[in-house]
Amino acid sequence: MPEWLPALAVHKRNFEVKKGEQLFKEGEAVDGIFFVQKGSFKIHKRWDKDKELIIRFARSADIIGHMGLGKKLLYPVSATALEPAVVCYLDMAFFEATLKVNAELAYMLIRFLANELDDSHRSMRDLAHMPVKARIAQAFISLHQQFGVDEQGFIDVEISRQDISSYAGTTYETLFKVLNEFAKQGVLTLTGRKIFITDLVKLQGIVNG
Amino acid sequence: MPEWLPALAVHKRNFEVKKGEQLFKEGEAVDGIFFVQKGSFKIHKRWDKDKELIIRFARSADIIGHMGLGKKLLYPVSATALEPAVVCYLDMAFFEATLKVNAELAYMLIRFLANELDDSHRSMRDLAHMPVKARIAQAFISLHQQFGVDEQGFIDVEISRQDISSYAGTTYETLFKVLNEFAKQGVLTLTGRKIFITDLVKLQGIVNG
DNA sequence: CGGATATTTGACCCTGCTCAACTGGCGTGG
DNA sequence: CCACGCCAGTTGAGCAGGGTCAAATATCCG
Repeated sequence: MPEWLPALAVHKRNFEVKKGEQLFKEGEAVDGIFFVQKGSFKIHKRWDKDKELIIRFARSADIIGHMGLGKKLLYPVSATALEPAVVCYLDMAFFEATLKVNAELAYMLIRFLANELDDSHRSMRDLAHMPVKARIAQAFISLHQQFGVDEQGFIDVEISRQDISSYAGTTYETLFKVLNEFAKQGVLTLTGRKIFITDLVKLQGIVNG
Repeated sequence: MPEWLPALAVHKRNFEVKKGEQLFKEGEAVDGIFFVQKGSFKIHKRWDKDKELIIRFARSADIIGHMGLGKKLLYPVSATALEPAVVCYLDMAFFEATLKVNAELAYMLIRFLANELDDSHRSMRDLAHMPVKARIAQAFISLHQQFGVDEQGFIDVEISRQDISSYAGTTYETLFKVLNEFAKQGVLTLTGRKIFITDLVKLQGIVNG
């Protein structure tokens, strides 16, 4: 939401976040809201010791920490940098005060939240009804849409297999087996942390069963 | 959100909805937003011919159709009355215009949407990681919280088993088997369309594994 | 009363998770 | 320089949760 920034420019405070660093952790007290200027984050929710679900990703111009606007005084999710990032921080009290006064800003936030909710509902349905292979295919399509590709055609994000599996709602091992299958079918290849989609149409076909 | 109504009272238009009737269907053009005055609804998303996921329920004072505020011009979900209901309808254009002007109203909607999003994220995680038995237990706890109980201690809603299973993200048949188990353990009984929770603590225990 | 539609149960089996073994670097120290 | 251990990545075997299908039973209605 880059268009929001001008209205808030006076009060913004930028700072850097190192790769792997957490902007905030699930369960921490809410104290502010963030806008990504540079880099990317995963927004995730813990299940047990070594299991989580990645809810979404955030990149330049995206907002992070809006969940702090709800009833809860604690963040219900964590935000972790996937790569070195720069964010702009706003004190929550100030942001809320601004919202109450600036209806145009509030209206933009409403549209943003409605879209987030829509995505979230779709994910719920997919987690309930889609087989794993289709969910994994969908995860790659989603990454492709969100991050686009670089000059060489790789999806423009570096992401671990662990994270991909958490995003698709499955295990590391299952991701592997499906990944080999995809490679063999000439649909996509994952070398290191770089994803190359060979056949987007076929990938889409896998999603649709 | 009953406190919203005064501000909008001039333009509201009430009407009745019969049991089983759909306020709107997934894929239909968005034309307005609704506030439940009486009765209850399920908000659901279709998967295939005979499979859906119930996203949430709505009852007195709840808002329905806010998803129409997003990018999309079509409702991404359906809303179906579980019992005879009365809703208040607002033309979407008017509602949006009001939002842009009335920051206090907009702020309340933001808080509402943030809470919805939080619930939705929690559901995503649960669908991904919870075993079915725990999800079903959670579904009953959730119904209990939302609808409360009547004088006789039954959860104050009439709901089909089909709908319960769609809410828990499982099948009709699996719901049955788990239900028998619950009854045998003296946790809850489901007679007809009436749910009676015998042991809420034990039910909570099942959720936590 | 008969057919249709909803419940209930049982048998089966497949997806995908768990666990553990195997591989291949890579750093460390002998 | 090689041997050893260690960790991440990779693969396979085994198994069980839970979905599918169909049969058996009950309920509803014309």
